[in-house]
Amino acid sequence: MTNSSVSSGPGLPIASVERETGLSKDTLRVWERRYGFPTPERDVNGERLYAPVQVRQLAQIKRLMDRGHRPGKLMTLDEAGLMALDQVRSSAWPSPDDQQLEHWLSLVKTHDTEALQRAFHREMAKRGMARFVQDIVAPLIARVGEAWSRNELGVFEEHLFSQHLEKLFRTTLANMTPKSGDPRVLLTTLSGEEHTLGLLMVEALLVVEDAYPVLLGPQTPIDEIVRAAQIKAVDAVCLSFSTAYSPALAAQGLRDLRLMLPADTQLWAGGYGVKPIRKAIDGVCLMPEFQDLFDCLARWRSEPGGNTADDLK
Amino acid sequence: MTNSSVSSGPGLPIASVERETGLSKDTLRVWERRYGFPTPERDVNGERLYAPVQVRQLAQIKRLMDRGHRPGKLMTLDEAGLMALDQVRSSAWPSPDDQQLEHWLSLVKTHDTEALQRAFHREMAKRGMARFVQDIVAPLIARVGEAWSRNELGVFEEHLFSQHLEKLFRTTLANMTPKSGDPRVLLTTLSGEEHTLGLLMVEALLVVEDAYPVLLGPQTPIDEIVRAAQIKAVDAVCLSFSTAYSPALAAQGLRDLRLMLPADTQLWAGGYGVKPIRKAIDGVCLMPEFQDLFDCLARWRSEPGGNTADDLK
DNA sequence: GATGTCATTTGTCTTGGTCAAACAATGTAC
DNA sequence: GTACATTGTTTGACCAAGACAAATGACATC
Repeated sequence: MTNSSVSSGPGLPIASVERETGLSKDTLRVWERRYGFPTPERDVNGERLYAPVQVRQLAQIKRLMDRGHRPGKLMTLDEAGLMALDQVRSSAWPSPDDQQLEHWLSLVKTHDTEALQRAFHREMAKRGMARFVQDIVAPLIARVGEAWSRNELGVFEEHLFSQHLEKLFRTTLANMTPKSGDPRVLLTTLSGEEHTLGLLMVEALLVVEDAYPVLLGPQTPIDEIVRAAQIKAVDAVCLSFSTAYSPALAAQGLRDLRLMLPADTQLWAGGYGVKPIRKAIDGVCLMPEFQDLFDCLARWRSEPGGNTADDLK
Repeated sequence: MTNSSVSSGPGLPIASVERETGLSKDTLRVWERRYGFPTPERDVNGERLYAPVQVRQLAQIKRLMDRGHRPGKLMTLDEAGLMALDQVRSSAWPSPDDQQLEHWLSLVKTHDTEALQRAFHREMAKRGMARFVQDIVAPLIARVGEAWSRNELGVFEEHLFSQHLEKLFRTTLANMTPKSGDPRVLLTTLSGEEHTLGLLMVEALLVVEDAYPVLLGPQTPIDEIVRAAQIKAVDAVCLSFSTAYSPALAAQGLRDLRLMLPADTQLWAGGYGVKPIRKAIDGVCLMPEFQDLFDCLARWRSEPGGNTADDLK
C-alpha cells in the first residue's frame, strides 16, 4: 500500500525496467537525452520512475528492433504507428498460409496444452522422427517465434510451448539414448545463443540415424568447445543458430572455431540463423535446412578416415 | 589471431569482467576509486582492461562475499589471506559427508558420465526424491559452482554436469506428471536468471508431495507471470534465484511482482540467491532452504480459502 | 551484383558526484 | 545478560554530460 513503486502509481525504478525490457540502464538514459523518450517521473531523490505504459512501449520497441527496425525511426512513431508496424507481414518469412500450421498455432494461443501434447505424439508416431521434426516442429517453432515478435502471443504462451516441446524430446530421447554410434557429434551453441530446442531436434535426428550425439547445452565458449571435442573424441561439432543471432557474429565465431579445431574434426552449423550467411566458410558445413544434416552425415560416412574437412564445395 | 580482445593479452574489458564475476560495472569502478583495487590497464581509448589474474581474484572475492564477508575487509587482504579464507570449509553448508561429495566432484572432473548417471539413479532409489534433492543434488550443484569459480573445472565439465542432471529430472518427471493436485504452483524465474535446475528440483519435490506444478521455464517478465498465474489459475507462484542474481534486484523484483499479483495468490522465492535477503518482504515467503518449501506447502494446506497472504511471520 | 568510401546512428564507456539502505557499534532499559 | 533504540560507517546503485568506436545506411565505382 505505502510502497512507492509499481502498479498504476508513480512507476518502476530503472533497474526494474532494465529487467523487464532487456534495455540497459545506459541505453534508457541516453534515449531519454537524445529522443526525449521515455519520459520518466522522478521520485523525491531525483531517481527515474517509469510509467507502466511506457515500459510496455519500450518492450514493444525492443521487439521491433529485434526485427531489424532502428531506434531513431521508432522513436518518432506514436502508439498507433508502432501497432501498425507489428502487423506488417514480412515476405521474408516462410509463408505461413499453411492451414495446419495455423491450427497448431491456435492451440498454442489458447493454452490447450493437452491437445497440443496429444497432437505432437500422434504426428510423431505417424510420420517418424525425421519427417516430424522437419515438417511439423521446425516450421511451428519458426511460426511461434514470428507470432511472438509480432505480439500475437505473449511470452507466457511461448514459454509454455517451448516447455512442452522440451519435455516431448527429452522423454522420447530418454528411451533411446545409444551406447555407441558413428559419427560422434558434439552439440552446443556459441555464447549469446540461448535456444536449446534446435540442439534437441538435432540430437533426436542423430539418434534415429544411429549416430552418437553428445549434448552440451547452450553457450559454450570457443576454447571450451575445442577442449570438449578433444576429450569426448568427437568426429564433428554441430552448432545451432536461431534467427536472433547476428549472422556476422555467427560467421566470425565459426571462423574462429574452425581455426582452433583439429583439421580432422568436422564443423557443422545449422538453424535459421545461418540462412543469411551467403559466403561459404572454408571447412565449415552450413546446414540452413534439416535435410542438409543428412547430407553432412552421409558425406562423413562415405569418406571415413582423415578428412581434412576441406573437401566440401 | 588478430583478435584484439581476450586471451593472454593485455586484459578483459569491463563488460566481460561483469559477466564473468557477477560484479556490476558500477561496483568495479567504485572499488577501484575507493580501495585502489582492482588496477586495470587502459587501452588506447582510456577504457579499462583487467588482467586475467585480477579477474580471478575478483571472482574469489565475490564468492567470499556470498558467504557473508564484507568487501572492505577482503580488500585489505593479499592473495594468501584470501586463499586462507577460501579454504575454510564453512559449516554453514549442509554438506552431509564431505567425502562423498568430493567423490562425486571427481566424477564430474574426469567426465565419467556413465558412473555419474549410475550413481544418481542409485542414490535416488535409495533415499527417495526429497532426501536425494536436499542431501545430494543441491549440495553438489553448490560444490560444482564453487569449483568452477575456483577454476578447478571448466565450462565444459559444468555444462556436461548440468545436462546430466537435467536429463535425470526430466526423464524421472516424465513418468509421474500428475493430472491434478493441490496446490497448483507456477514455476519460473525473473528475467536475467537463466538457471533451470532449481525449477526442476522444485517441480520434482512438488510432484512427490502431490501438488500440481506448472513449469514455465526461466526468464518470464513480471506482467507475463501475472497473466500466466491468472490463466493457469494457480494458488502460488514460485521463483528460483541462484547466487549469481543480485539480492537487491531479487528483492525489488519480488516487490514488483507481489504488487501485481492477486492477494490470494501466494508468492514463494527459493534458491541460494535469496539467502542474503535479510529483511522479510510483505506477502512473500522466502525459502533459502528446500525444507522451507515443505513449510510453505504445509502452511497453505492448513489455511485453505482466501488467504490474504499477509499471515506469514 | 560486388566492393569501397563517407556520414550518421547508436550504445557503451568515461568521470566524479549524491544518497538511501544495510550493517556494525554503542548506549540504555529491563 | 538480553532486548531494543541510536548513532556512525560501509556500500552499491543512481545521476549527469561528454567522448568515441562499431554498426548501419547511402552512394559511387568497378
